[in-house]
Amino acid sequence: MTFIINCNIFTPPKMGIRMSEKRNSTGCQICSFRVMLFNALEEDELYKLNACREQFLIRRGEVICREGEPIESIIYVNQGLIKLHKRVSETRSQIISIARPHDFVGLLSVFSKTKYYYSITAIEDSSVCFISKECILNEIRSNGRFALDIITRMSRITDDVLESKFALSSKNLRGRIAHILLDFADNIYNSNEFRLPVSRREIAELIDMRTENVIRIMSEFRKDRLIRINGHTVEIMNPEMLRKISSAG
Amino acid sequence: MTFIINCNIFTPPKMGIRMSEKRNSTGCQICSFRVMLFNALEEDELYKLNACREQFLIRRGEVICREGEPIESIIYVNQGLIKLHKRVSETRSQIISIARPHDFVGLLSVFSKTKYYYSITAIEDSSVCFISKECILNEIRSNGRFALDIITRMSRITDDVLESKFALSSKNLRGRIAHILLDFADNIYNSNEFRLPVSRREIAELIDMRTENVIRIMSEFRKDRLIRINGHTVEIMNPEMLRKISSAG
DNA sequence: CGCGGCTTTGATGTTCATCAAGTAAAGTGG
DNA sequence: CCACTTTACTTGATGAACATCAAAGCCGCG
Repeated sequence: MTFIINCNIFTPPKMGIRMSEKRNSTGCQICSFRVMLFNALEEDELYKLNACREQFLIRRGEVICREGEPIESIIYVNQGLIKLHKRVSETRSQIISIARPHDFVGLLSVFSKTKYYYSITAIEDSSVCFISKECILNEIRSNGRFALDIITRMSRITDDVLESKFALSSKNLRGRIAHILLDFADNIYNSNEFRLPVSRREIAELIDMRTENVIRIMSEFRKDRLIRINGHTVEIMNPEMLRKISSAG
Repeated sequence: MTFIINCNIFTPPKMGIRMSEKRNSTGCQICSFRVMLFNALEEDELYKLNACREQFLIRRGEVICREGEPIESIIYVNQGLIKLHKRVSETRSQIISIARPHDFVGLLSVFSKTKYYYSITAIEDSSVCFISKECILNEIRSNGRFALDIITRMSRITDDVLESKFALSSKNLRGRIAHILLDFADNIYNSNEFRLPVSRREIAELIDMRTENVIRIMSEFRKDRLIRINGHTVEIMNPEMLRKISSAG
């Protein structure tokens, strides 16, 4: 394994530290994700890329960047989970999306914006690479295949985000909860039993409903024996039924 | 003027004709929009691009392509208005977005999808160019500046769509109507008086509400002397108040 | 221990979708 | 061109879905 972070090096979260630790992993050339990542790049180009990259460990709860700060890099998620969120009023936030390993954060904004319009926070201990904007721009200009890679990836991200938002907006509350639970199980944890990385309130912010209703409906699902809940641990007992509820929504 | 369609050549809409007329305008090299469009291309490259381009006139109501059809081109809107829409059930559709002059349609999907997941229909008499996918791909591969142009444009489109969807989803119905009216006035017609190019029902599909409520709220606005309505003609009388309602939403 | 944040449940109110029914406008066929 | 049909528009009444408010238990943390 090339990634140090795959070992159990995390210490318990400690607040107040803005950016946990800078790590030098062994580099992009032998990054285990390389095949999904920059396969258009030759050895020497990867070497260049590696030079404008910084890897960090971020602890759960730490803010990676804030709304309004300049975008200087794109962020590649190696490990963990990261939320993109935005204040919409004094008392309320919205979660725009949750990024997981292999995702780029900021890929959509970096070329058209100079400032983030969302904040970025780790919701699990995470490992990320910052890759400088300039570096990416240069590479796009000089390497057509790389450009096409980036474009394809942007395109997929957009489609995913839009489709999931459209799907959600047409569902009722029960459908949304069913959808999000299945999403965690199927796409993030690949298991019917997992620890919810987010609070009830954050779920509400993610799928546009109120905390109370998240709780209410999850309790309903528990009573109906569709799921088991123990604090933040969730086990999906009847995925078929949840799927029905989600698509009926 | 380089564009034939700027003259009044449109005949009244006639249903049943799938694709109105093919037109050879004078070409990309002297297209009046060139400056906004492909300014990364040299003369000879524009010449190539021009060769894989077809220009069409589309009449109001005509379907340009349907959900599920293969994506073979991107569509550039020269003139008119075009809606991207999707069936969500037997009886209901959603409008994903409305494209206007200078917009590319399909730019977001062409690189990650092989089929359209939406249909495209003209809501005003329009002039569009189809530019073949292969042509664009080749150009991206061989011209880094062009690639960057495309990327920047994709990025802007995405941001716009996402931001407007987010804005809408957090507004109440009055806020949404106010928002969409201002959008037409400010961003499409640049005038406080305009002819709504869409039916009440289409407005509903665009901002996710019911036809009856679109009507009800527009009538409210009329009674409150915020707008004047005469059929499809709308005049915004009190834009400041509408802006308040939109952002309060 | 006590404070603040997260969770939970119940009661209440608002917003909005749905249903129904009628009018106006626009397309269609004789 | 007129009668007919369909589609768009409009208003009111009703009910369901969901937000909001209130109150209390729980838990971690200083």
